[in-house]
Amino acid sequence: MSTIEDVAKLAGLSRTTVSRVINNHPYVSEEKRKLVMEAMERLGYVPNSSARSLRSQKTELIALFVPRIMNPFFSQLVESMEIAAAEHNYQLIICQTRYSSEKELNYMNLLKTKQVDGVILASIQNDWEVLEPFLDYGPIVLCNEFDEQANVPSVMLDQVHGGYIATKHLLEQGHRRIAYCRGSTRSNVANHREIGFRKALSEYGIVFDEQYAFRDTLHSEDGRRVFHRMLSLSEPPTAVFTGSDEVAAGIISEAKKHGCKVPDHLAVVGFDNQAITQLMEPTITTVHQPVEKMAQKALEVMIEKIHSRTYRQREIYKFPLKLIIRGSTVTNKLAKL
Amino acid sequence: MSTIEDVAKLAGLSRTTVSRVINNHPYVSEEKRKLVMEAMERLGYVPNSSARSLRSQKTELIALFVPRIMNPFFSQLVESMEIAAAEHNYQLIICQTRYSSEKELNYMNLLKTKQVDGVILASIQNDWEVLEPFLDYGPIVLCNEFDEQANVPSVMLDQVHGGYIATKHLLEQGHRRIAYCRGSTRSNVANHREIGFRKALSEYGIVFDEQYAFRDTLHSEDGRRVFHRMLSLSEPPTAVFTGSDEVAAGIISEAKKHGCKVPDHLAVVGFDNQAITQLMEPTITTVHQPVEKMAQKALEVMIEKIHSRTYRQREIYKFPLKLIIRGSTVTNKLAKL
DNA sequence: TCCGAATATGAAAACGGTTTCAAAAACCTG
DNA sequence: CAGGTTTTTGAAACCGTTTTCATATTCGGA
Repeated sequence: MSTIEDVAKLAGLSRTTVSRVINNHPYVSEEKRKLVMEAMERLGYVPNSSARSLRSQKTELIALFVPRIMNPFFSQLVESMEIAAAEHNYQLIICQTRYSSEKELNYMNLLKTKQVDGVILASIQNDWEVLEPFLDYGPIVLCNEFDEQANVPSVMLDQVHGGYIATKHLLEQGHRRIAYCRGSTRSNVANHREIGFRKALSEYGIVFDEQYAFRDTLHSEDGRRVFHRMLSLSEPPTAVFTGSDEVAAGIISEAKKHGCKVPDHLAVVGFDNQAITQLMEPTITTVHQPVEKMAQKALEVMIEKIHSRTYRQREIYKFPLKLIIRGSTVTNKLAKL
Repeated sequence: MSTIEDVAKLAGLSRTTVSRVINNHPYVSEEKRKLVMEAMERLGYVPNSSARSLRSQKTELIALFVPRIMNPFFSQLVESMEIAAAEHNYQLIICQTRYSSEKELNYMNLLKTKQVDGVILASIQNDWEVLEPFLDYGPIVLCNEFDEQANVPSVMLDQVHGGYIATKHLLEQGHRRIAYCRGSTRSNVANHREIGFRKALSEYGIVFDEQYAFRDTLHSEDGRRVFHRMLSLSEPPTAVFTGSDEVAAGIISEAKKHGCKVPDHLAVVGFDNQAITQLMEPTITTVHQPVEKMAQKALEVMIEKIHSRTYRQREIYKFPLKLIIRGSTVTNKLAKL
């Protein structure tokens, strides 16, 4: 394992000059540059990144916090973020909080120990006042998830609008008893969708009915459970808005199993526009989220913060959501394609 | 940002003693240990990990190579691996090769630059002779994917058996014209499954028919395409074995759309036992892979290699696969549950 | 009581780079 | 050609730990 010293010796130059060549600094004569390049080549030299990080105080590593990767929405986010990071010569460290505030807090130490240059939170499990002090050690950027108190950049989607257009679509189809499945209780994303949901209802003069609200629905199994609980109501809903395509798929699957026709007996709207929406029969009406754009933006903002070294600044970058109408809400054959 | 020096000064001791306390070394009196702990507490001291890595020559980071995260099989692998890593106080760096040999080679430099302690390959895009030289810089462990030439530990699944039991099941259901969809052309996992597929066929005296073979099928869209190509054959197959549940789902979705009944007109076997197998109608017969166990084992082996510092040793750890029979191959109502 | 072993502590070297600072050489400009 | 600027180079400091080595103290057994 050769060091910069070995290269310097072989080239008959100083460490400094070798370092200059490595880092493309100006003021190195073409002649010496060549000597250095040759020596590096001959020795198969590669700079040690720990040594680099120690001196230059940067690791080129960014930590990405997600609740769990298996959730297709977060898979997509991680995938997009990794690609964006690679393009900027950063590596991504994955941190699964598994919805646990302790795990999140524990991973936060990556920032304290300077193991990463910054943290991107796509999920928040602690109150902001708990997270805020970590800003002493490096930048935090929120991506998708957000917090009203947070004095940091947030790259997010217009979830209020998302909840609104999905619900309005159901209302326009004539539905009046609409159930609502939301995700994690403490998620602000889910909160905003609920605001949009309520807004649409109120425009139609409908009051939010608590018996139609289901919380902490995350997987297809939750969807199946919700279907049965809906069925057991004295006045079952004729439509349901869900916080994820998986939950929607679970509901549809269970509905079909019990002879309940979708969308005729029960219309279903998903969220995320995952692959499954095109595979289910009927295909699932859903809300498309520009995950890739959001990930790219979050990464850009993060890099900017790393360089500018100003971490405590609230900034909002918001992207729009789009309703995609498919078979689970309309019988129109054309829409099914 | 306080350093170990600050702690030492505040405690009235040397850096050495503080370091001993941090690393739980013996030969520190209880009295001094307390002094150090107090000083660390007071200053909110956390050791700098770059400095640590530089001196101790270990980063506690492991790179995991996958083609892409969105593929549910790899999502699951990453998720399990991250959990296993966290339990051993390691962090995971995600590297998506996107089926590109250059990207893979590029990421391999993480080992050279000592940015990671080891590399786990769940996907291989280069010939082994290209990868082998990197063993000079650290351990490589193969996980799921493998290479006949590789002189390193491989944690894998019995893919030959997987292909065999899935195909045998179709044969037992009376099918004789069985199509075969495999994944990436250069994948040995796919190769082994094909061996198992052929073995089952030959036991029934059937010769492998190239017109029934479809290569590089990865997504549900590929499945849809395959369905149409199968349909256009003079003697369409009555069953199809696929290398992934997504492809199976794509075939089933397209079949249903065109009035082709599954399993009556076409039986379909998937692979991976992903969530979608329970959501499709019919549910999908598939092969369950013990991904979590495999990930845990791979990580354990990796850590063992990091410590033992012997990297060039071929070792095979093989886990069994299990066929799960569902509605896409049998009409029996019971099996559908 | 004496001596070797175990315990306890610190000074200094080492890890492998980058950055600062100083100085030498080359280049202008009037 | 004097004097200033730009280009080129290297010595040494520095980043913040861990490790090595030396030394001092305490302990246990003969």
